[in-house]
Amino acid sequence: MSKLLSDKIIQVLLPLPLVGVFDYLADENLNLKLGDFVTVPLSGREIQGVVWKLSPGKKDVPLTKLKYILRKSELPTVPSSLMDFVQWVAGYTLSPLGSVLKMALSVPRKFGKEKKKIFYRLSTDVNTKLTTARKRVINAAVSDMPMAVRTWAEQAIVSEGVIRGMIKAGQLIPVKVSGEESFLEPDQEMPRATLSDEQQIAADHIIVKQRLGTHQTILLEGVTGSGKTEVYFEAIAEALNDKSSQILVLVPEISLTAQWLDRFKERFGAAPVIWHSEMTPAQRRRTWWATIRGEARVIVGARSALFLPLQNLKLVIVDEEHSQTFKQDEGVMYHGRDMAVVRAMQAGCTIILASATPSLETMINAENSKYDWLYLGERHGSAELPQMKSIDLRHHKLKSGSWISTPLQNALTENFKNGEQSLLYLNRRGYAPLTLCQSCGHRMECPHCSAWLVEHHKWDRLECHHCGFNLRKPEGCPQCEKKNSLIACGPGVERVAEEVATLFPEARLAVMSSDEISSPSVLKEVIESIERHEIDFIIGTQIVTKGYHFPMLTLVGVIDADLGISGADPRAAERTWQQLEQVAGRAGRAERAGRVLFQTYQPDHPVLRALISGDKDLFLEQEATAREAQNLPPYGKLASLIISGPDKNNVIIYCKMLSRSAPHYKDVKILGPVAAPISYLRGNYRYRFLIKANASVNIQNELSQWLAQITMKRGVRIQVDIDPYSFY
DNA sequence: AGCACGCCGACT
DNA sequence: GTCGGCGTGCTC
Repeated sequence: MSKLLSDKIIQVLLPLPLVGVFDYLADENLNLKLGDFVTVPLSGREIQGVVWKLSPGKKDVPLTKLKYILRKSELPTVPSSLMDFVQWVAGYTLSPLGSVLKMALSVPRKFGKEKKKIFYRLSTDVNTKLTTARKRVINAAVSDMPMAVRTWAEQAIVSEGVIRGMIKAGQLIPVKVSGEESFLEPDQEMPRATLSDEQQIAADHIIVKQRLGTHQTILLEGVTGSGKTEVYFEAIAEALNDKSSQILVLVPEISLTAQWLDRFKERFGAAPVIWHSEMTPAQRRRTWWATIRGEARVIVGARSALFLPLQNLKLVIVDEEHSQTFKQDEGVMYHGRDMAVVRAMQAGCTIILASATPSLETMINAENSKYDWLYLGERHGSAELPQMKSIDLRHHKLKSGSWISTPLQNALTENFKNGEQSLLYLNRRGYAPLTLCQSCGHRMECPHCSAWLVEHHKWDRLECHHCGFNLRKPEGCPQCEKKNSLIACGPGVERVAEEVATLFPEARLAVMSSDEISSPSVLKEVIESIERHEIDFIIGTQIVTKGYHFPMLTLVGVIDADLGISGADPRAAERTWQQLEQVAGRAGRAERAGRVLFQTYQPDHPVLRALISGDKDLFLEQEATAREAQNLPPYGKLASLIISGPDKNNVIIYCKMLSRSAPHYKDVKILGPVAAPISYLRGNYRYRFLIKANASVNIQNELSQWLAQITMKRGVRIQVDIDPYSFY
């Protein structure tokens, strides 16, 4: 092919971790538009990309290098709002544009053409006498939605033969459907639960705001059990009134939201469309198509759902907005909540941030009137907020090998006698966090990380929680070879469960940790058995802080309220407070009053004082003051630079190089390099810089200028994390 | 991310 | 003498 003057040079973005956008020649006849999917040659292979600009890029690529776009795909074009969003996220996180695009395309790459399928819907006149099997099929119908033969058979629990018979008899009418089976439409007119006055006022306020049709952020703060969900369901109902609207709900972990999905179904008569990274390719395809065609009305998903090709976004909800799981700290390191605000801003729609324990960032934005602030202070129905108390472990000393103090034990006994449920919270998986040789003091450590190996009785192994390395617990000490000298130090949930089992041999226990809860179905089972009151004691990690509702749960015991309160993380205190407040909120959610006991060595710590007095405002004020004084987020900006590699010397040399070329900007402080708290991880040595800047500084600009001067070095990796949330 | 090019160990 | 290990570098 000769390169004709009539051929245009355009930019195609490829879903690869390449920094730039590539120029290609385009045949005029292709009639390319922005956002078109195209197939292009790239170093001998063919690859799908997206038409990003209809003009050549800045860098003048020699004409000889340019290749032709091979073909245009039949896929619908990428909505321009998604292109804008991808561009924005790449710029903000300093990630290669192609890496961000990849998140948006993880699905359609292998789409090819939509397959035409024949589905069947119920005929309007099937009044003739029917067999029982055929009646079941009629009853399985969901309005007049067409379904595949197999789906009909599954829904009605009949054989496919029955279905085929009905097709023959004209009772089922064939419908040509392009591509995937559609989703049920949620119905906003369904009867809904009556809202309390407080809820109604909040819902009305949101709806008024929605009707303005402009972008705004609303913080919906409500104590645990106050019914935030019902309030934002009303906002969803309002948005659904626009028949082409789409609504995005972000949740921290979709696999843990079965109860939420049930409530949604009850309110809207249909399940929402779900999106998360563990779905099968077929499920993803179905959701992606339903989204780009605008058929998916309400999409509930993990943070990655932000990158779905939404056509007409009218409302965004971020549930549990304080949750740190919204921050991705690998690859493109973005914060789902913050990016959700951007997505809503670009779409010009309302976004609701909901939480019982909002993040300080959000609180301050609300205080400064950047966000609207709605507050629900009453628990729904007759439930009252639980009584909270500290148990000072300096006075109530723990016996060796025991983690439950006498006052807590007494409370558990009393509760058990009353036939009520108790929850013990310890955010630590496994049996014991440290295994130590009594004889020589050797600690069992991970060979690939600077971290202790955690003993897990369940698997009968010692495991590294950072890289997954594990081994059988050795008979003797690997260092001094003394037999039976290895002892478990400290508690994990398994060990606390063991102690409870010893104290209450006749009680029924459930351990809730990611080790036990291997799948949503297991979780559902456990939750249901708790609801049926087949469990007396729940011993759980973080998992139990999610919004479960157990009416018979009246006592929460926190085994170690001090855990995670200190450390390099500027948000440590805030996070501890949020977790403890959330776990405390599990107590007494129905008629029965709840109480919460915190075991602690520092009952005067602001976090505990805030929990017990219930004066979280004072605590957050103190936190805010401290952050402001240190110019930490949200007052100042923070970024972290992790330099890592398998050769410690190379890493250090590289760090020195970076240090030498570090710019001396006004209002920017570069701290480091220092060995990262986990200085060795998965076989890599790690050093860290922290960049602190005033709020007015464009930290991305300054960072990229700095890093542009440095040539990459083999075997050394450099990761930029804007607004870091993890500090290991 | 692929894939090719490119220099050093165990095999037909 | 070759096959092949994955280190480094490029892709419009």
